[in-house]
Amino acid sequence: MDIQRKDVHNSDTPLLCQACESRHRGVCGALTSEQLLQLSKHSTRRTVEPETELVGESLKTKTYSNIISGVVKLSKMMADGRQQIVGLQFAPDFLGRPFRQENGVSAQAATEVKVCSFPKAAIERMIREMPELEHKLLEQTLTELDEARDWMLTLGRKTAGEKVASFLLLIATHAFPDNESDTVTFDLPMSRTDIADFLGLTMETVSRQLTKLRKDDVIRIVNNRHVTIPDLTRLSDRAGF
Amino acid sequence: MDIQRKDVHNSDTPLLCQACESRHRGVCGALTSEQLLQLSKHSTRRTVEPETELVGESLKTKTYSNIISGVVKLSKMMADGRQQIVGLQFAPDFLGRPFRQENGVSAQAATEVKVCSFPKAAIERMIREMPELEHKLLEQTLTELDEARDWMLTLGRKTAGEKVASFLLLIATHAFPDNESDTVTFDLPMSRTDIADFLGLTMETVSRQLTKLRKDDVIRIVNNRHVTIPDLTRLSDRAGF
DNA sequence: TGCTGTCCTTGATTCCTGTCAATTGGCGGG
DNA sequence: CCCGCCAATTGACAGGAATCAAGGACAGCA
Repeated sequence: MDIQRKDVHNSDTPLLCQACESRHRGVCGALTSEQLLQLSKHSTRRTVEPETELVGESLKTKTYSNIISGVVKLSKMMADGRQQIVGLQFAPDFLGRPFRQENGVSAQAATEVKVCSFPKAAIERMIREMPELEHKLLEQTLTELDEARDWMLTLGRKTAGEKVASFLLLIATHAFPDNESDTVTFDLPMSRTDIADFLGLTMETVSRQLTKLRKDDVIRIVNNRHVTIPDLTRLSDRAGF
Repeated sequence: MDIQRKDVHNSDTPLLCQACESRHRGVCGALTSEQLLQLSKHSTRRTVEPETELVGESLKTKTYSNIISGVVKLSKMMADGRQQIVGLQFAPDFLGRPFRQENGVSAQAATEVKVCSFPKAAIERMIREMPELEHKLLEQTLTELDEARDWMLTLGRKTAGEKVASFLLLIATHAFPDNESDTVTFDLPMSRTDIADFLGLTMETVSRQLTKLRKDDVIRIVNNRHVTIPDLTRLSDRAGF
């Protein structure tokens, strides 16, 4: 995937980026030291608390960001308050909707999140100059589209039990993309209410389905958040695959 | 719709493309006469019947296509036969998943469809050579992602009545993107079963909701397919906006 | 004209999930 | 240590959509 770069110790690489966990991941992987330097002059790094609004639904956000760590939820809301989470983003995803001011989606930190933000103008100029950068963006966007369509099947056709199992499976695979064994342990990145909003269910139904999975020993939960999956295959069966 | 162009009589423009309704729309709009000529040597145009499979779910399709006219449905199916339509595509959309063999989505003609197909290799080479082409693709992909997320809200949070109204609104706006008046008339591009698969409902529920909308005079239907919407605003209200 | 098949509508009933409400459990503050 | 707060669980009940079943509408065709 990522090609090994010689410039890790290159003194041209900005200090900020030298120490960055995402230096060679995500869109930054497409940039040379020189370009990074240019971009880093205007970039700011910060850590935000859960529930922090990173991109407003209608307010014009003037920056794009890279997610360094943590989970970000993308959500939509109806006039009467009904809410739907339409996507989760993990490091090193790129955050923001290029070429458009509004997209009707708001982004909030689900967990504690580290981001590196750039002014829109700077990125958009670099996109025009760097086909490689645009290619990376296209790749990410296509992946997000694939994931969105997978989730549409879950939302439209799966039962509550299958939905909850699908969610756990999604987190398990994204938290440990290249897990060898069948057993996985992780912390849920969000509350029951958030999970419900992601699955198109109510909090109560999510809770009941988690209890059912727990009683059937498909999962184990301690402290409401810490989940262990002893056998991914059995969970996968419950998800409708 | 189509702007008059000076190069219609350009002898460099391939004959096939000169007569093409999409010459200046979709991805072809990014190409020069010369590039069109190169591409057209390997392109084939055809008209297919409803239900024709254009892209198989797992079978490796070796071509990309442009939709010249008609409606294409993208769908996913579960092992037990449950089906979900995850997107509709209209002219002049680009059809196919770049940079990947399988994407788990199959594409079938919903109506009679005219397509212009190219070998994958040809397109992928041109993408590498033409940043402008990749930009067009990124724009379309971003739009599809926006639409997919809009639909996730519909699937996850709307009632059956709101879903059916949302569907009618979607077709109305895509059939006549720049309609001035409030009244619209069109033919539904698909059967009740397909609509149900798009909305995550059963055929029966779709039928009942259409009847309800008809009784409330929000819509009129003749011959099961021909729909008139006297007042788009009232339909919009029923869709949950 | 009647037959047959397909698509759609309508009706009766079931059941899954939502709604409303009470209880539990963890955690921090006074 | 008790209290209050919040998130999650659990229970009772209601309602909306699915399911099962029957009945129309219409086209193609002999």
